Amino acid sequence: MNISAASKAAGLPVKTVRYYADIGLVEATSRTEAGYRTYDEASVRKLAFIRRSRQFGFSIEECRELLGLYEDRDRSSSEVKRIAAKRLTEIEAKQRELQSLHDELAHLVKACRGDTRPDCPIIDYLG
Amino acid sequence: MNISAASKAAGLPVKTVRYYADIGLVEATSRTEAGYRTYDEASVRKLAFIRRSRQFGFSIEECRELLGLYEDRDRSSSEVKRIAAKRLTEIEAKQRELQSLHDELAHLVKACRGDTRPDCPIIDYLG
DNA sequence: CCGGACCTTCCAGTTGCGGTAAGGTCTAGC
DNA sequence: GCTAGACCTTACCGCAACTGGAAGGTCCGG
Repeated sequence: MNISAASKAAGLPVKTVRYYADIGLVEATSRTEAGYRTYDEASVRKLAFIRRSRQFGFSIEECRELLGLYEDRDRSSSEVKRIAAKRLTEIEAKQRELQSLHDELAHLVKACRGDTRPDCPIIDYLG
Repeated sequence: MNISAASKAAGLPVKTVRYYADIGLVEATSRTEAGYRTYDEASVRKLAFIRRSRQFGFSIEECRELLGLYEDRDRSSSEVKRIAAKRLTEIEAKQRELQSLHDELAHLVKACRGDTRPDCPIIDYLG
């Protein structure tokens, strides 16, 4: 499979697949004589694994760890759970942050008349 | 006021104050003969305005617009409201995204025993 | 007059790619 | 056999919004 076939199969842009190879996350299975990257099914599975991990917001380095665990038949699920739980607390922290931003901003937007006059509670709050 | 006094008064790192000057967001009020930036109260107020705007997640370019409106005695509050409402919908979109990520990930983390065995619903889901 | 705490500019690095250029390769059709 | 165009390669720039660090100038207390 050349890189464009692999990228389609994994659901990632070609550029991203090449980038992942460059940083040693998922290397090409081999190269043709002309230097073209080739990918097999196993590599495509790894790429798709990374894609799904990234959708959860795991960083590239976390994806690297997760991929290592994915490939490790002797893994402890506690390792996986630790990484996922960490991400979960990050998400929850972000949710709390967004919630308070949302409440404040929604309040201000609601209080602003939004007409041609300059009076504005949003500006008042920021200034 | 030199830059460190201004940065303390505005609640921003010196580096950031310098950066804002570089990009023409809030320039120093003047320079000493030696080339040191000096800030007056009005500039510090602008810096603090930017700091609070940034806390709401407004981009630098949005902050530039908001600062322009802050400074404009003839502004229409509708302009301010438009920018804030846009940010609000972004926040809401992000909240929905995080909510679904949270629900999925929380479910998986809960289902993972987190012991020394390799069986793991999180890995199963990603793989 | 000296040490240290300021200040200056400029350059590099961060994250995770996307865009684009310059050039090699492969393949279908004539 | 040749050519057009669709691939592929590496390499470098750019993004957002800074942060850190190097090299060098300035200012102030003792």
